[in-house]
Amino acid sequence: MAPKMTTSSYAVLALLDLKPWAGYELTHQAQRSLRYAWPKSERLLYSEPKKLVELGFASTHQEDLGGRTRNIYTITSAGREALKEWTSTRTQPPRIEIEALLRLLFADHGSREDAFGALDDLEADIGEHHDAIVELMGSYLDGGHPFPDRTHLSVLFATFQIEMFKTIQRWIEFARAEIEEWPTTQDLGMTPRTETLTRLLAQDISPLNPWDDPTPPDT
Amino acid sequence: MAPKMTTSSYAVLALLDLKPWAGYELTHQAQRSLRYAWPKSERLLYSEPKKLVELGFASTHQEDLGGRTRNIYTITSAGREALKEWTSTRTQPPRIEIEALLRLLFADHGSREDAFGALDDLEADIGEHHDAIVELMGSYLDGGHPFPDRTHLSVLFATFQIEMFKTIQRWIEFARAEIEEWPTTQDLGMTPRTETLTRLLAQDISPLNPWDDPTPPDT
DNA sequence: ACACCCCTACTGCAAGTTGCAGTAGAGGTT
DNA sequence: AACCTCTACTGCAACTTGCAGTAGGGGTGT
Repeated sequence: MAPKMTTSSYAVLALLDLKPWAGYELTHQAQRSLRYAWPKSERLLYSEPKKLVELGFASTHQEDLGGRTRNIYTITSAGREALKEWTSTRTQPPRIEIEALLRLLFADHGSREDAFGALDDLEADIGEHHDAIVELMGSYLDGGHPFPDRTHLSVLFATFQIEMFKTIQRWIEFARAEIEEWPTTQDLGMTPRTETLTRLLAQDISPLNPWDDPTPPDT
Repeated sequence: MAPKMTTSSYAVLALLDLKPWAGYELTHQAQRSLRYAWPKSERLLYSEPKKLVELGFASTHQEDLGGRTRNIYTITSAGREALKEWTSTRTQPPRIEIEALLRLLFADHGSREDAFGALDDLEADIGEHHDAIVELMGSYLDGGHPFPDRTHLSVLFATFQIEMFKTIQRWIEFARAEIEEWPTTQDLGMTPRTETLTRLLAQDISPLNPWDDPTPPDT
């Protein structure tokens, strides 16, 4: 049976529309550029272009590169057609996996140190990405964008990343301060402080920025 | 061979530590409570408790419930032991999949309408979750928490969700305003506006809240 | 009384995805 | 010539998902 186009297939196809790529470069470029929106394994990314060839959305030809024969993948007009159709379909809902939050939700099974540990892990992971994006923006200013015409898109995307990372970082500090006040992780329940927070959240007010306008209720 | 404990297995084990559950209730409670930190399919969640039994981390017994014989799963002391060990291990890095962002990154393959469509999709998906959390907090105030002793944890977790949703919502509005100014989606490159944004991001300053302190550089 | 339908509570299976081990050539080192 | 490391992949088992299918309980219609 003919293989199925997944979102990952379209992501690879979109990269192929920028220029022809060799398998290795395509795979690694995909990991670098899509990591924060569509993280996929090296293994999968290697097999996507083959599927595209099978479907007639890409063609392949041999070329000598780095002293070795490599397959170069090029998008076909059918591929460009398929891409165009894809852009107007409904997107899948976002999917966010954060194990550190899972740990926190079950922090009463462990010590306060375990809870702080989960926050530290999250901070380290986010921090790495945060630094990488800031550095990347520095390189764009020095003319380092691999596809200069697409800088406006990369930068809009990077804005999202930075906002997210800053929000998570602020929340980590907030969470640390909250846990600091807990005598233990267990059986605290609805303390006065928790009630205050719950009341704010129920009114859609950020406990971190209570002066912010809530999203306006329908008046 | 003995099955392997995954993060999902521990998540289910942690739920079993709260009380014994029937398969159906366990599965659906897991989907409800973990959706935003560790989203897993119903199918997987159904098979996890069986694995736990096989590993000796849970026991099962028949009981009559709802006019039908159901398996009730209970955590064992070995299960509690395993949970305790899990809490002190390193968490996996976060993984964030947002197809709408992928579309935006390749918005030059489609029209401005397609780009706005992706933003609308994201707004709708996020909005649903946002409203659900706000409503949930309202129910907590009315004493509606299924495990009242754990309210402090749920509320800390909900704070994270609300912060994230508000940040994403703010960014969506920002992105809409930016794209509004684009004559087309393609080949804009490093416009003066994009350069301004890049410069802010390279200094780790939020373009949405430029008056915010950046994370302090090491002085 | 019996058929029919919907809801609850699952199970089986094919297909998508990941991690990891393994392979194989190019180039440098001892 | 042997050895090692780096690049550039491939094969495979195990994990995960979506979807179709099954099966019992309860209510409604005739």
